Amino acid sequence: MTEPGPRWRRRKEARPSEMIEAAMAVFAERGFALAKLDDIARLAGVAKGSLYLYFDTKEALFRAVVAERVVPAVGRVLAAAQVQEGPFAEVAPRLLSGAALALSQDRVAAVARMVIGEARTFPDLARVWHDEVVGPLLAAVAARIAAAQARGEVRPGDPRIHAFSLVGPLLMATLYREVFAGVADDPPDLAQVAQQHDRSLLQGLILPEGDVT
Amino acid sequence: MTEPGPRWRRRKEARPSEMIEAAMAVFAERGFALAKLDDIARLAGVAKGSLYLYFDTKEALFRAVVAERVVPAVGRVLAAAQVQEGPFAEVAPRLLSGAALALSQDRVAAVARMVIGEARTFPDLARVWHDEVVGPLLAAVAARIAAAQARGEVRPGDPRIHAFSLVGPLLMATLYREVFAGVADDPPDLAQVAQQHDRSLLQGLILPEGDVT
DNA sequence: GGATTAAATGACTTGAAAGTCATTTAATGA
DNA sequence: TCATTAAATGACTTTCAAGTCATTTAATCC
Repeated sequence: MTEPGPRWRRRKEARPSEMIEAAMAVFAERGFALAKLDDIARLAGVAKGSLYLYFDTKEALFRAVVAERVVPAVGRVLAAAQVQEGPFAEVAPRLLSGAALALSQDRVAAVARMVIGEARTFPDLARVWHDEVVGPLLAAVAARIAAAQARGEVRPGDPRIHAFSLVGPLLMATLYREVFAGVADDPPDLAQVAQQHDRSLLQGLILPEGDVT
Repeated sequence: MTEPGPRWRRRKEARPSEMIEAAMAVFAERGFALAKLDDIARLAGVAKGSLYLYFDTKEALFRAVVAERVVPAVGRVLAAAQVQEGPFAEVAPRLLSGAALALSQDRVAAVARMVIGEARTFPDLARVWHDEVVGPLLAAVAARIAAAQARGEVRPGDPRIHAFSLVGPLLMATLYREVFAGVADDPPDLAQVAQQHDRSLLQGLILPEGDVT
């Protein structure tokens, strides 16, 4: 019944990251357009007005989410990919299972779904996502593929399209899980998709006549 | 300056499909949440109130778009896929290039992007899309793959995951084009992705030692 | 041609959420 | 301890779009 402490505290340093955390959760759940700042504020434990002390607009808040949470997460995957050495047949599965893991964690998949949905209405968003996330990732994968081609390990062809061949199915499975959560009864397991696709793509889906591998 | 004809005409039969056409354009452009019924009405050449003579809510209008425009388009691809006979190595490329064509046409890709973005906030939407579009498509492709496996043409493994392997890269390329239109300078060509991926997946990305194919 | 029907209109109501700001109050420091 | 600063509040204003409905008028039918 009594109020033991002060009604609120001044925490200039801690607020922004708490707000970003809350915003990420609400954006991921509802999408940008339908996310309510009141909900974000409540989740962050502040009043709506306080959000405006740190972020000018709803869009600025979203940009902060991408910059502070998504870009670093992608950066970690990227860094891991850069380090990968050895023959492509060994690098590819590690890349794929690493990506599968990254997509399972955090809310990266949910934010990705959101960006896909709202990129057209918020072009700035699309640019950030392209420049900071998708572009570097694709470039890194394509570079590995090109190197493997130069060594004669990988079939000729546009390395960027080969990169699509490699990661496309994983993206599809991720989006399937995101979009049809609660609708489809049998969501694909990302790790299983990564593993089976790796084998299919690298070795070929078609079996040589009479082969029983 | 003068008004030659009547201010409007009664066209009970023609209105719904015109409204659906306009709605598809606006939804594809702006996404569901940000699409304005005023804009849809203007594009359809009617007043906003007239929309409500034929559709109860904005969501009902979207459902009509899916039912009248998207499902038939998908149905045509499906029908083509059902007919496909012969060895899998011949069926697959036709399936892929057919899908590439379908995804290029109309605004199917834009609507797909929209559904991905807003499925979580409009669960009914996700269910329709799953039951009417993605489910049947995946099932048809998986069935062909399973048949090929039974004939010993295709590597063992979950046929649904093989279906992801087959069409995932095409979906990725499509979404890339949709999301980064106007941002990326080098959108992937769907037909090229379909062709190169088909060859890579079926024959294998890794070259046998000393092979120069 | 006049009466009747219902397609179509568009001004209006309603509700919701982004953004504002005068006020409150926790923290600081002289 | 008390004056000062600025973090935080939350009621308020503003804006915008979905949905309504009394009115208008094109079409139909006797």
